[in-house]
Amino acid sequence: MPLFSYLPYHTNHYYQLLSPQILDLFSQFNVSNITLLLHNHNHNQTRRATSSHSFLSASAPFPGSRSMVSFEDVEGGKGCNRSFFTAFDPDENVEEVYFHQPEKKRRLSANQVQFLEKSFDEENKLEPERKTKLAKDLDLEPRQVAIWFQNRRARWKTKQLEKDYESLQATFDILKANYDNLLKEKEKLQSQVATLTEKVLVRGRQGEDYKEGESKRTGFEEPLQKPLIESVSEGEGSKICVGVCKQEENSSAKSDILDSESPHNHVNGVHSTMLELSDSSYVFEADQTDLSQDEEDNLSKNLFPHQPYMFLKFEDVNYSDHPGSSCNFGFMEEDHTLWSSWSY
DNA sequence: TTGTGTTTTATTGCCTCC
DNA sequence: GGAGGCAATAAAACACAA
Repeated sequence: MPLFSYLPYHTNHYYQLLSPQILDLFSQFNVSNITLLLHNHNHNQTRRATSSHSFLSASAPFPGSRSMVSFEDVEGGKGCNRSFFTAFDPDENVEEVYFHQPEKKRRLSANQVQFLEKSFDEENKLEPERKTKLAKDLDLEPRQVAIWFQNRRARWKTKQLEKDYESLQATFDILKANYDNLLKEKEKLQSQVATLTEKVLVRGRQGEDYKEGESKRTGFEEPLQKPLIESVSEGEGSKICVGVCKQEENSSAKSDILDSESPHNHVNGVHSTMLELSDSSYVFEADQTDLSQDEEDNLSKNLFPHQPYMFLKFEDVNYSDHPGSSCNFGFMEEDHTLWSSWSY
């Protein structure tokens, strides 16, 4: 009954084996009852042998039934730190002491690595036939080739994960920048809305005073003829869009203003065409093809102050990407109430 | 030379497939 | 149950600064 039927090929176990405690343990037994079986070869069966001893007779590195450890230095290294252990030859019933040197882990040569890399590039999985051939060509154990491919796949996976992470990070950065820009734009527009609202209220109050004064003076009530909004302060480098909209009599501004999906917008009863002022600005020009002569006359007469038109300026509103699409000039849906407040 | 961090080679345990 | 893959890990080999 073997005390140790298997000790794995692992340097750490060599150290354990050679420790004084282990040797003491040996001395406590009749050495002839100990069969020490170690198998030092880079072979897959080594680890499988943990539960199977069949490999011992079949693939022992030395002839005969003697079980022993080969601590051959693959580098042909000089002897140092020599260590020993005992083994039992069941045939000769002789205990022997072997002096050996732990095998050093050797690195593959540059040529071997280059060859393996090339093979890995072709196919990162290793079929048995290819493994055998590579091992033969490179003078390696098939197990070593398999391990090299396994470790190489692990490295490749790590690199791939890093690449994926960098790619996702770049995408995130772009999206974040876009989001921040939109946020700033929104704040700017909100500020403009506030300014416009304030001006509307002021003009509304002035209009009331004006109407009161006129009715006192003439005895008639006339509609307010001054432009409701003439200008809005322009920031540096801002892009300006001027809208000229005819105020149709008895019409009230609706929230569907400028809602047409065509560049030809029907603005308060007047068909308008968007003229590109710059790459990002448009002006509404009356599309007179749909107008009667009277309407054209009215339009030409009533373009400027004291006529029922509104001049609107919008800053930093870039619709160049969607020139023909529905456009509310920066006002959110809920802001359409503002338009209603401009009718008079 | 030595300490320390990184890379490479190899082991181990677990899992899946046939 | 054997073969092979993978993740985690150990340990040797290597690189490099102090």
